[in-house]
Amino acid sequence: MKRIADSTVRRLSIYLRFLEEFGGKGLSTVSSEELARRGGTTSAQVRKDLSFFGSFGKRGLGYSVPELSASLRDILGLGKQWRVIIVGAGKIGAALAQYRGFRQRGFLITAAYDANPEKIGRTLEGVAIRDMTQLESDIAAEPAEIAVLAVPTEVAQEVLDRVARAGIKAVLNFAPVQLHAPADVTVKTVNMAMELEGLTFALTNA
Amino acid sequence: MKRIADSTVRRLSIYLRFLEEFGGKGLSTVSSEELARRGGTTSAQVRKDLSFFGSFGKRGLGYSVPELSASLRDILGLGKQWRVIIVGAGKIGAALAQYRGFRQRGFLITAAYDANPEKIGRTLEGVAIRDMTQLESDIAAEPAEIAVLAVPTEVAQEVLDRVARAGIKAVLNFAPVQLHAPADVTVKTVNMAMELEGLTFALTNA
DNA sequence: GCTAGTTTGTGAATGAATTCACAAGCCTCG
DNA sequence: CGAGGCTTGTGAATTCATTCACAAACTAGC
Repeated sequence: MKRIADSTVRRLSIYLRFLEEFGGKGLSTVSSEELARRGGTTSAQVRKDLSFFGSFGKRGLGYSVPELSASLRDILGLGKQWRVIIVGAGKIGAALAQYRGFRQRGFLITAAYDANPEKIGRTLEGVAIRDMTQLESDIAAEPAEIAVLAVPTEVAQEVLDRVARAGIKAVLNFAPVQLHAPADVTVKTVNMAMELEGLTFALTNA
Repeated sequence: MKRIADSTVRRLSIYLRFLEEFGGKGLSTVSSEELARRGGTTSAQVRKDLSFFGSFGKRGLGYSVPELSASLRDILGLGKQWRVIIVGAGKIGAALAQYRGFRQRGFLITAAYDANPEKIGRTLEGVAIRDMTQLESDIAAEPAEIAVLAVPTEVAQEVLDRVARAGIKAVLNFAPVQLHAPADVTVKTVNMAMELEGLTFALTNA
């Protein structure tokens, strides 16, 4: 399969969100122009993005909202339930655990981990907080596909190495640091500090 | 000034983080090769990125860690203190308020807002939570440069419009929705849902 | 069933970002 | 002080992403 750009996948995600909104309003078709306007891009971009995966529209008419929604969910891999573990039960871990979007999109949080003995045994939104030392044996016993890292920057790389060795192939990292992983492990980093600095750069060079 | 790509600014942010780490370890010079390795890019990319802003290295030797740190801080606009308001005192707002990186980098949280009467008057990491209705008058009385939006998706656009009208030119948005702002207002969105879908896409199309 | 009016899908053209490759400059050592 | 060994800074080449532009395909109205 031809390599798909990250930017394309991110836009698909945006389109899907709008399609779901449109579907909720009972609209049955939508044009690339409409999707582009709401998503802050161009209609040609929308059509090009979709064209990588097939032909979903009807010329002269546009796209069927339910059909395109279903196709995008499929392309993005949202058709199945994904099991997620949260590593780090601090404020960020807690905010994530209660985030509704997780469940809505089919993500199931199966476990949370922390190194602090005071937190172990307590629960995070109904999920028991377990001891970090159990990480490997737990994953072996009850696999998960995705690990969310909400740990201090200093230990993020080490924790990534551990979850990768345990067989997890997808990691969402919240530590503001560039992590290095084997080629078969996908890491996405949500780096607030970087975004903030993008803002101060813009403010400074306005 | 020539337009600088977002990707370049994000990398500068990464380089700065490493320089600070290196500085802490007492290292005095660093090569583009070393920065590239740690930042997951190439040495040519590092040099090109820096070249947009000037000439910071010494041929044959590399870059002075303290000098390049200072230059990058300057370029990124981290030389001054920025005042930040947090709109939305839910879990995400709370996680942000306690985030150490804010203060470390010179960001000062001056106020927090919420629409829920139960939260108003309480404090978030030492910052009083105020009523959303005061937003405009507060900003007029005590300006801030940056607004962080940690509000429900449904009201994010409306809140953005309000802070933009109040004169704020930089917004960090945590609602998983594409926002539309006037050209002179910079909006950066941290969209966890999108990153997660990037992961499931990778898992599905591996 | 024909015409007018839309909107898609996609090669080709353009534009942007990254990588290459090498001259120029600096340091060290003998 | 000159030679050897590095590393930067940067045009040129390449790769990647976006935009253009238009034929093909569909609907609706008559």
